[in-house]
Amino acid sequence: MAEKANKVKARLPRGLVDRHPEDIRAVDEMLVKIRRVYELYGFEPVETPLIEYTDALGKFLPDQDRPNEGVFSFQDDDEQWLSLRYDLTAPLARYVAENYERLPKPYRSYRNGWVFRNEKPGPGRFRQFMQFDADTVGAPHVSADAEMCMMMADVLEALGIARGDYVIRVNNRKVLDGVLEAIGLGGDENAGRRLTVLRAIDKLDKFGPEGVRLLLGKGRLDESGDFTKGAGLDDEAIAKVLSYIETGEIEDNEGVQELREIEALCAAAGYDDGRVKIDPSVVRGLEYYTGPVFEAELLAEIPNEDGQIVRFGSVGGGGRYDGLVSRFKGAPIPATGFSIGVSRLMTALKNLGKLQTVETQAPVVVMVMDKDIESLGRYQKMVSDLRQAGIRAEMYLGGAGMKAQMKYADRRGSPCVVIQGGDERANGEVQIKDLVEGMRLSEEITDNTTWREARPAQFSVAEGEMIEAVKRVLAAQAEDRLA
RNA sequence: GCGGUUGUAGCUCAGUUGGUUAGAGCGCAGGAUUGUGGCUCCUGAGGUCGGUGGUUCGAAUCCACCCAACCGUACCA
Repeated sequence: MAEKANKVKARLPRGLVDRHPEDIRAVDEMLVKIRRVYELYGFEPVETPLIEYTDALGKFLPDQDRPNEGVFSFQDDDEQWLSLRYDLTAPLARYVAENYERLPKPYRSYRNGWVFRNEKPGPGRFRQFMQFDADTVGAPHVSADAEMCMMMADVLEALGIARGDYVIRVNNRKVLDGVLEAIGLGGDENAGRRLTVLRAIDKLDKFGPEGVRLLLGKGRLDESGDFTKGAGLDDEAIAKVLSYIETGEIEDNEGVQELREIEALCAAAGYDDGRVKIDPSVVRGLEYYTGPVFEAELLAEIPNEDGQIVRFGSVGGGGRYDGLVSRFKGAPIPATGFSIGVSRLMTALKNLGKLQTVETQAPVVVMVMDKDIESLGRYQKMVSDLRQAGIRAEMYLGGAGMKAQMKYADRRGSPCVVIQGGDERANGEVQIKDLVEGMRLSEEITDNTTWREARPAQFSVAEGEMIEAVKRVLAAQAEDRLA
């Protein structure tokens, strides 16, 4: 035993969570459903490791040989920098580039896994979370992008989100670039201000048009008194940007043309019923997107843990990244894909009450009445027989007496327990106690002696009939649950 | 990163102008009941008062710094 003073404090690092049985089972169910949709669309699974060379992720600080903050990094024994992946797209680009000759083109793949971000955590934002991505590499035409949007809609519906409770919003970076050029922010020298403007546009659903106006101009003071510096545009430029994000109107260019094609393709497949919608305020990702970008947003009113209705926002998104694979290869390789935030989506489904909580039958507990090795062997045999019959079962493995064993079974949520002490053994019988029924009967009994002696919901069967008897109890309980 | 609020038992919280040994409810463990989960009663375990340093005869209480959580904001590949 550790001395009190030397005791190690048990603590979970911030921004990380332990996952409990219900969550694990629920997420597994979600993954199955998402996978089914991707498979249906013809995508193939692939898996890459959690660790990549930092330069493959493209995350070095400018003018430094140290990786960017925001990524968890460490040095190998040959001094090379390694990092935990922060998304699933950069590793895919590395994989495709490395195996380019072997893969069919276009290469269509999906994968899910943990990604890591070394940032300040917040509500619903963790330093480790799960994404589930699908990508098409080697498809230059927007039909690949349109397919992504439609597939994203199908995934949300497969997860039980009703049509109308979500929307896939689509925009095009080329359109935004056109707007920026129109207000004189073209060229490399304006890269910084372009970002500020894009960020401001991205805030439309959060702060509304007035908030965006402030951010495009001098800046905005938030509720805590903190000031956010704006883009410093003049009134004319601000008016142009606001007019664009409110009406979506802009002079024709390549981006507008592409959006029209996506719209037509989605309409042809019937997805123009509100599932997929063009939205000029979608910005998404600032670095590598080169064309269409899309975002899956939940529209349903979702209560949080405190019962307040909150705007949940984006649960997934993606877009075209024509430059990402090319980074590894000389030739340009067009690609598009999207990513679902599984952890976030699970929280939303949970709060919506739409999370399929898989009813897992708790194990039948075989009690240990006698602790000699021969008796233990008999209990072990009973457990084994139950398992052979496909019934979840376990022998009590703790050191406590019968009372505690009953409590244990109760707390586990066991449907019933199997009891065989000396008397039952002598008669070749076992006692089976239905814990659910017993609990119900207990409400009518206030006197403890009666409660103990009446042995409610408990019956005796011959050893050979144990399995059948347990099955009958389980069946009766299942029927009750449905009623 | 910036601004604000909050840190006392596993949980929810009391704790007097700074004053003996820091409390309650719930939960947990044991017993009443050597073989029966509930109810009731009894008993018990569990605390670096978020941390460190300072002021003081004396600090959970006052001061400084740090850490963490929450809210807003920034950033978010």
